[in-house]
Amino acid sequence: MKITSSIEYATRLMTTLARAHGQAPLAAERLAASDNVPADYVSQILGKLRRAGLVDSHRGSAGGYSLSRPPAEITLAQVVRAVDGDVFEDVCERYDGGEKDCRHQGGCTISPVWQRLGTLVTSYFEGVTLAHILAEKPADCGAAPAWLEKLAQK
Amino acid sequence: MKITSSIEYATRLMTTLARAHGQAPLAAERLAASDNVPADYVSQILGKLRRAGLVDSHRGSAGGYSLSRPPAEITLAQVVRAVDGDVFEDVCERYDGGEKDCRHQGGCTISPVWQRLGTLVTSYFEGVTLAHILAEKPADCGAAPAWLEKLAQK
DNA sequence: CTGAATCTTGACTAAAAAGGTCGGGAATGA
DNA sequence: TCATTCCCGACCTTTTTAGTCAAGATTCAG
Repeated sequence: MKITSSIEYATRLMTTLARAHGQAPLAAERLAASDNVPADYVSQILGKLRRAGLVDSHRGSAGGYSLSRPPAEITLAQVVRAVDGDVFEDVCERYDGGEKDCRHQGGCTISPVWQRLGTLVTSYFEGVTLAHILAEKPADCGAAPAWLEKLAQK
Repeated sequence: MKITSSIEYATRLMTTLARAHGQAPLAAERLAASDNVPADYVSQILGKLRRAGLVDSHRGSAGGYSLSRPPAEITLAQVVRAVDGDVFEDVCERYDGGEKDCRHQGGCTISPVWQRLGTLVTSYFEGVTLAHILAEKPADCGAAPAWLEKLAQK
C-alpha cells in the first residue's frame, strides 16, 4: 500500500497554490520547477484538478493556475479523487464475476475488514485540508538542493 | 489505494487455515479450490507465508499446510508483510535522489501527513488477528456459486 | 491585429508492478 | 518404490503508472 506519484505531485502542486492563494496565478512551468514535477506531466495533473473544480486556470500572458477556493475548504480526499478517481477501491468489486463472486469463503467474513480500512483511510483524507498542510510543522526529509531553490524563484 | 490480490488471497488462505487449526493440514490444491485462488499461484503465496514463519508445511501423501500458531496470535500486518514486504511504503524514500531529495517544498510539510496515514493503516493491520476475522459477522457480498461450493468439499 | 505566453487535449510510449503459469526436483509416508 | 505433496525459480502476460509530445485554442500586451 502506498501513495502514488500522481497523488504526491498533486498534493505538492495544491500546497504551492494554497501558499499563493489570493495572489496572481502561477504558470504550470513555474509550478513544475518549484515542486520538482516533470514539466510535461504537470499540465496533465493540473487538468484533472481543474476538471474536478479544485483550481481555476487563466490563459494568456499572465495566465496560470490558482485555487478555486480557500485552502481550508479543500481536502486531501478531493485532491485524491480528482487524480485517482477513488480514495480506496472496494475489493469485493474486483472479484465480481458477473454476480458478485468475491468468494470470501461464502459467508464473507473478510470484506468487513477491508471496508473498515477503507472508511478509516477515507475519513483521514477527508479530515486533512490544504490549510492543515500549510500549518504543518516542517519535517526534515532533506533540504532541497540550492540550484533548485534558485530555479523556483526565477 | 487498494488491497492487492496477493493480500486478498493470502488473507483468504490464512482464514481457511485458521478455521482448520488443530486439524490435519490442508493441501495447496484443496486450498486453491476452496478459496478460489488460481492453483499455481497459491503455492507461491503459501511459500511466502511459510518463509515468514506463519504456516508450517508437511510433504508427503497426507501433507499440506497448517498455521504455525493459534489464530489469535497472527495479525493481518504479519500476513501483509509476508506477501508484500511492507504494510505502507514511505513516500519520501521513493524520491530519494541520493540525498533525500523528496522535494516537499523544501521544508516538507507534506510528509508528516503521509507518515500519519502510514501509522494509521499499520496499526489497524496490527490490531486485526485471524481470530477476529473468524469471529466476524458474515457480510453478504454475494453467495458462492453452487458448483464451486461442491468443488471445495471434494 | 499580431504575436508571444499560456492553457487544452488526446494520443503515444516506456518502464514497472501485478498477476499468473510452468516444469523439474526433492522429501515423505504408505 | 511409488504416489503425493511441497519447493523453487524462471518465465510470461496484462495492467497500471509515469512520462512525453505535438497540434490547437485563448488571452492579453503592444
